[in-house]
Parts: sequence; structure tokens; C-alpha cells
Amino acid sequence: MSWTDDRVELLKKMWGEGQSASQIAKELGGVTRNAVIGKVHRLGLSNRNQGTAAKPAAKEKAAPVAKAAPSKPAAAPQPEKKPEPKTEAAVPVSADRPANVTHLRKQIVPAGQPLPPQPSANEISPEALAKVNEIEKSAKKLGLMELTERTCKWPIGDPATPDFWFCGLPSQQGKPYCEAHVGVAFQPMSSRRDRRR
DNA sequence: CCCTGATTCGC
DNA sequence: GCGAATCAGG
Repeated sequence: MSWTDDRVELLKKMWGEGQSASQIAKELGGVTRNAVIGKVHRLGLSNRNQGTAAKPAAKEKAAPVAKAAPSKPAAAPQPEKKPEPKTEAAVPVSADRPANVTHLRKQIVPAGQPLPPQPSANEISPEALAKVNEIEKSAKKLGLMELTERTCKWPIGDPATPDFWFCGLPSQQGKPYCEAHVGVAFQPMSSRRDRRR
């Protein structure tokens, strides 16, 4: 595959939209994300850092290249704009809920049985709960079979009813849950002192 | 372990 | 110019 004009255009477009190199590569087809990144650099649209000629030459490890030493770092940090629409708009979370967080949790997980590492719902950030509510709306609702090594395995709904599924969103490294669920899953550990055994 | 982009260098 | 291999972070 070669970098035809339209392919380059798509590349520019997607890169401009903040798409990742791997996504772009997948979309284009026939190229790897490395190819995309390489092209991006060649096109000179890697970062919005343009103008500063001198490149700080980040690392010099196994490079037996004898090059003239750079005169000076000369890297004026320019305030850059980051078009990153945080999908964290206002969530209808009760701002005035001092201690009734437990009820909120109940809404999320109606079931009351063999729940995952459900914290004691004591000191969970209301934000985390709101987040969970949010993401559950966009959950992929995977069945038990669809779960893979890196899909969120957070159960949603009542296992005793057909309205039961798993979050299914991309889980974070290693963890069994996605970002949001990790937040409410294991985070507490505050007043859990001894276990009297 | 999964991902991200950045850089190098043989082709 | 191209991109795999590698590096460097998250």
C-alpha cells in the first residue's frame, strides 16, 4: 500500500480528530500504526509544535553515531491548545448527599448477593459512582461468553433475571474491570483494619 | 499486559 | 520516502 493522496488526507483528518495511530492504521488498512506514525512525522504534523527548529534529541542510547553536539536546548514551552472534549459533562448526581451514598449504590446494583469486591460503600467518591452510572449506559452488555481477557467483567443487573449482563467496556491493564468500575471496585481500604480471626 | 506516540536506520 | 524495530511513557 502506498500513501495515495486520499489516504494521506484521511490520515490527516483522523489525526486531526485526535484518533490514535492504531485506529487510523486499522481504518486505512494495509498499514501498521508504525507506518502511520512515521508518515505523520514525515508530514510534520506530529505535535502542534512547529517552528522550533532545534530538536532536543531526547535519548542517545545504543546509537554509535558521532554527531555534533547541539548548541543549546532552546526549547521555549509554548502554550498549546488541546482539543480534548472530556466526556465528563454534568452528571445529575446529587450534590447534596452527605451520607446516603448507599442508596445510590443500590440503584446501580440492585442485586444484593454475591457481588464483586463491592466496597462498603462508605467512602466512594460520588464522582466515581456518577461515572459508573454514566458508563453503564454505554456498556456493551456482554454475555458471560463474550467476555475476554480485557473486557470489563463488572456485572450489571440481577443475575436472577434476564436483565443481567456484563459491562464489557475495555478493561484497564490487568484489572478485571474498566476504568470506572475499577474506581468503585477496589479503592476503599480505609477503615478496614483487622479482621478478628 | 494493554496501550500510546517518538525515534532510528536499513531499505 | 517508507516502516519495522525499538524506545519511552501511561
